[in-house]
Amino acid sequence: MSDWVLHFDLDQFIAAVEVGRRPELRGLPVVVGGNGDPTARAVVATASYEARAFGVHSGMPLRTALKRCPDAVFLPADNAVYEEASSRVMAVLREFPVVVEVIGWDEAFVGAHVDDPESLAAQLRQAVLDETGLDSSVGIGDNKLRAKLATGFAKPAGIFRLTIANWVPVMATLPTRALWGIGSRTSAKLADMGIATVADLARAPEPDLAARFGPRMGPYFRSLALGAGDTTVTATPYVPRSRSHETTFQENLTSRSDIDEQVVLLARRVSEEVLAEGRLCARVGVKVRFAPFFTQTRSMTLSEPTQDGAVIERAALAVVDRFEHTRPVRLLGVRAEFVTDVEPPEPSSTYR
DNA sequence: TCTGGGGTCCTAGGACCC
DNA sequence: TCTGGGGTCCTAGGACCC
Repeated sequence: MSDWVLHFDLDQFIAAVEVGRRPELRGLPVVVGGNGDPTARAVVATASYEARAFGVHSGMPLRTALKRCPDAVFLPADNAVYEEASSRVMAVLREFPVVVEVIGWDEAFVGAHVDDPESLAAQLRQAVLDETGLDSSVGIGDNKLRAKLATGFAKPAGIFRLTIANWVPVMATLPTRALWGIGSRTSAKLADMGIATVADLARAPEPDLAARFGPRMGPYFRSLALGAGDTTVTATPYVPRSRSHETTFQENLTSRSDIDEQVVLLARRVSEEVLAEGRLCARVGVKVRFAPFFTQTRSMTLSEPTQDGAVIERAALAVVDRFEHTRPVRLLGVRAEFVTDVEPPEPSSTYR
């Protein structure tokens, strides 16, 4: 028996949940996002495979999706329902003798010590399908990076194994963008350096990469091209570093009083969660997206960490005051950053 | 095309201190 | 006089992911 990392990923998760509760939608192009109004300022959360055939994909403005697929069924996002479905899926995975590390609503790493990872993958897929009606794909790897990338080759509704044994034949000729952690910006910068493929990046001199991308990111990008990755799968619950809320307004805000009012509402939502989670807020940040689409952030370290909503609210208002308000505002956000390191123990007495 | 919301981590410059 | 080096904290922005 050996150690394997599996990456379990639900297929078109949000659209599949919606079709699950409205069977009459099966086989139709379904687009979920915003409040369901395809003319609103919002983007696609998930499109069903039928809608994807029209060129609709996640992150696309709903108005664009409407143009590409006028006959699609547009549905509002219903996060509570997706969270519930996600919990059911993760519970099914945990019934197996494996370690489950949840990394999103619709995906998890599964650590397992088995002889036949394909057999385990098939059992996971079948169990989730039987108990939730949701289809999925599973990537099998010798680390998290390879398992995650393997899932891309497994979809839809399949299983694929990517390890050191087939890394080069599978990955070498693909663009660097195919790697998990290299997006469009980095791949463009790499292309400027004459690095187009995964193989190019694997043999790029590390000093050149470090000079261009920094002492950590440079070597990290090269390690991705070699297929190196973390092998630890942990069930330890994740401790959030921050909590935030933001809103894009359907009509831009122009008056300062409207802006302050909305900042207060966002700060209160954030404060309630800080309190509910029993965390201490050390820093408050505000994000402003000015028209047409220009984003700035400002933030402030508090004089001392707090759970006091009034303090967080006042800080957010003080921070929003530091922007140059010369343009209409299309988005506002408020973020609370938590105290990160472990609190030192309280001294039993104080000496001076 | 006219661009959500919720997160994480890294980088770089300046302040400040010794 | 016009010049050091290291360390840490704060802040803003960039990039990425789901």
